Amino acid sequence: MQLADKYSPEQIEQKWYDFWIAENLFHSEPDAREPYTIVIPPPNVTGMLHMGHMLNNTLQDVLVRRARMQGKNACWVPGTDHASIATEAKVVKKLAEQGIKKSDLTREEFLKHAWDWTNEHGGIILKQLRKLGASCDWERTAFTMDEIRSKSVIRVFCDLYNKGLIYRGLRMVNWDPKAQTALSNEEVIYREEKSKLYYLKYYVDEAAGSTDGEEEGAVVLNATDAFDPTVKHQILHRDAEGRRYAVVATTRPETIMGDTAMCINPKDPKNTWLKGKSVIVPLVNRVVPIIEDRYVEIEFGTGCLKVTPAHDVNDYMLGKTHNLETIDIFNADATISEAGGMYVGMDRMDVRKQIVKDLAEANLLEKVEDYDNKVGYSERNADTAVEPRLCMQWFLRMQHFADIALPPVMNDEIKFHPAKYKTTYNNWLTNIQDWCISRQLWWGHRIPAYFLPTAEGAEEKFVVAESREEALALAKAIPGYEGITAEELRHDEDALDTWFSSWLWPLSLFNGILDPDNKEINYYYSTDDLVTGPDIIFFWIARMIMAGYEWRGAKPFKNVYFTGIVRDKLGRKMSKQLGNSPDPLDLIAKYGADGMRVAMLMSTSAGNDVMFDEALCEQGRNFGNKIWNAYRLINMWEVDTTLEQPEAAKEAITWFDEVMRERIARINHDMEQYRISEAFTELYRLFWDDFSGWYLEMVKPAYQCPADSKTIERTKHYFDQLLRLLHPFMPFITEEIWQDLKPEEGVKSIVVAQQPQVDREADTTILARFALVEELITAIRNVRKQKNIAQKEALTLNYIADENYPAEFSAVIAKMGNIKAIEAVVEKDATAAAFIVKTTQYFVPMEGKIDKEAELKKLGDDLTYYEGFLASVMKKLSNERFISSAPEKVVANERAKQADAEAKIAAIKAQMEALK
RNA sequence: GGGAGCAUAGCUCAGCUGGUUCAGAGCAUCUGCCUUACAAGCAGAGGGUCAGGGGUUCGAAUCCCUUUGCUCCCACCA
Repeated sequence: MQLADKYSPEQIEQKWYDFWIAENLFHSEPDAREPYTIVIPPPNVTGMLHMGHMLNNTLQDVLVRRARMQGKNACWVPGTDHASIATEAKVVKKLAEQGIKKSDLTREEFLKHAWDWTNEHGGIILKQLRKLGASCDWERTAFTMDEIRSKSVIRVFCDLYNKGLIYRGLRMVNWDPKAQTALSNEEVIYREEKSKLYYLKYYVDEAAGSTDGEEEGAVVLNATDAFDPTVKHQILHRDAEGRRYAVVATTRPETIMGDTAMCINPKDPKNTWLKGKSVIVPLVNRVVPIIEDRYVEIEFGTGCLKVTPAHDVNDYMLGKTHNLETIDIFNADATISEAGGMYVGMDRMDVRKQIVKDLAEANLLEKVEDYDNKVGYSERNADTAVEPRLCMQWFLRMQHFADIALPPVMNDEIKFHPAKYKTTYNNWLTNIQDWCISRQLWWGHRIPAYFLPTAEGAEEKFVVAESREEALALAKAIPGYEGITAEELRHDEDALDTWFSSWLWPLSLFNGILDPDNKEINYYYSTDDLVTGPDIIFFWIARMIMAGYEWRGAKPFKNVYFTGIVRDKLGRKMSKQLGNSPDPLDLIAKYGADGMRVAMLMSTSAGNDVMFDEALCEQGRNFGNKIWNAYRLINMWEVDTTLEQPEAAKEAITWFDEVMRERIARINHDMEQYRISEAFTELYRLFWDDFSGWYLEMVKPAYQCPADSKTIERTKHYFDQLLRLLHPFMPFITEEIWQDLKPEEGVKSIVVAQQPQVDREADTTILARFALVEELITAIRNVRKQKNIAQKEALTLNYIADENYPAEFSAVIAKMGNIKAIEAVVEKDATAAAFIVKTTQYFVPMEGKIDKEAELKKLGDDLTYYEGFLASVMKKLSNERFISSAPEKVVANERAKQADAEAKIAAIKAQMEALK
């Protein structure tokens, strides 16, 4: 075949991907082989491929392809996630653009829109993955909201409810007033913000001018006095009429309608006079008690805290401890509710502005300070501040799950790569909180709870069942509800948290929830490797481990490989706003999928971020080109079967056999340790430097000369092996060449070819001897360069024989150095360019081209270095404690270094002698 | 506030159980080559006080302490 001199990925990638699909090479069915399974971290169904996906899926594909080539039954299951909040937000936004409000639609109408959207945009991301070469078993493509996965979720919910692990409770949740949904703590992003701290006056509920509770020496501040919060004695305030008041600092004056107490620290000397009293909430005029709790920071503000149990998480805890009333003053959209009594219907932010004015007017505002505050925002609606809100929610008790999920990670039954994330995992699981699993969304799995009609104000009654029919049966069994009809059951409106389906992924993909003893789950589960980011350890990884043990009694995966975040070369996170995120498909078009994959592989080690630079793609493309051209070279060799195998080729093969043994072992070792980047780098250098740079040059026949069949055969064998090693990393180019090389009858694709095996350990003596050859060749090249001698001008090489002269490679030395004669000599040649490799002295006759002074200087420098080196070795060896405590091997090694250095020094001195 | 991690060449990073000439690789830079596989290439070269300080050890980039700088996670002082 005639090959172009540049490799063009675009022409071949689609062809081979289509071929792999047509030949069904990625499809897996249970059989007698050992399974190797990966489940994909499901991308959002309507998402687009970004650089993070490239990294993550490149790594998974490397693992899967390699396993497949190791004779395992490899199965990589793809799928997508319904991503309830993100997808619903997108649909709401799209509808809004068409002038449709979600609140105007019925649930069914909205879901129709959502499904239309999903069907239209869904799965694009999976198609994009094919461009990368991902060898997923597409026949198994799943969706978290398809039938099996949906039923699994509902079944699991009912199971947990029946086990008593699910409960319903009023909880302070992070409320997104725009999406009108509860968010988990993990979905709230805190941002530093410039805001104000408002100091409000809370008058004491008593007769004017009272001194009740004041100590001797109390500092009385008037409204105009400066206030120092660090004062260690009592402080109280009086207005012009002599009425006493306390000052409360707050960032949220609009919540005072919900105040049901004021709290002080019992140890706060400033505020002891307030103990046991009541105060009047400004403007609202409600009398609330002063409670004492050590939660209050004495140093903050005035040491007085207003307590609003309905609208602050900490206040809620205080309210529970001190049995306070809870007044919820907000509607779901964060406007003031009837219960607020004032500003009803106004938005919280508008109320803040207004109430500050009103407070000032009523002379109830002491002062306003600038304040740096952290405000929680919704991960999905970046401009929407989260409102703490009390809601009836569904919760999953987590202690049980923490107990079953912690040990297997800590004792390495499930291995984390890198292991440092075990600590993170441990921290979370040992301080676990119950999981709020309900979301006020429509797009998702609807909670299978059905409420029974109850009298106004009575406690709610509900049943949990997989279907309305079953729910009805359960309801009828409740005394007083015998005659209930299906229509009277009110299905819970809320959907489940997306992660409540994701945590089942390794189980539900093989239908292990609905049909726990089926052939597939029994075969593929536990899966082998999970590749994902450390940011979802809690959301996903921990919970999959919990689910795996809960429903199957076995780990969901054996290894977790953590990827880092893909950043730009300046170290910034890639984001749409910054516009620093290249489109991966553009990069693939420009550099080829293999080039793209190499870029990802070159720059990542487990758990570390990737500083992405387009130059890496270029490097990847260049490597593809290098492979291509190496193949072009051997492809154009003519065979002459009558030809004897040249000596140089024999020697090269002797050496390269050992190189392959050593490198393959190293690559295998790296891969076993999940050092994927290192394994690839190893391979890169093996191909580029050792194979192309040295081996091919050593066996290459002269221009337009034929080659002998033994050498060609062996070279093609190496090439085949290298392609197999490279295939998991660079699937397309390796297939293209492999198909042309056709090294193995009956194997239709390199995809299913076997990885090379190592028959024995490499002979390190041969490798060490050849290292001397490389050094010698380099030295000869340096002589040429220094003396300006062209490569094609043949030279003579003389040497003084000793045990470090690699005589067994003399043909290679002659060929690589373009040496016409190699001769052992006894006399030094003062007119020759001289150098030393290890201890062997070499001379290249130069006939007067020698600069004696320069040579002497160079030798002198070398002498100084080696004498210093010898001195440091001798220092060690003369240290008795070193001799007695260091292992024998190390001491022996120092002795060897001593001998080498002495020989080297002798050689240098001899050469200097010869020059003079 | 709690926890974890990082700091090695201009850049991105290896350096695994402390010990081989251990101070490395790739990229970038510089020099010389358009040598018939490859200029997307070849042959060479320069470049680091292993963040600072202290300790343990016969021996430290590696282990311990400490200072400095950076990153991430968790918590969320109104």
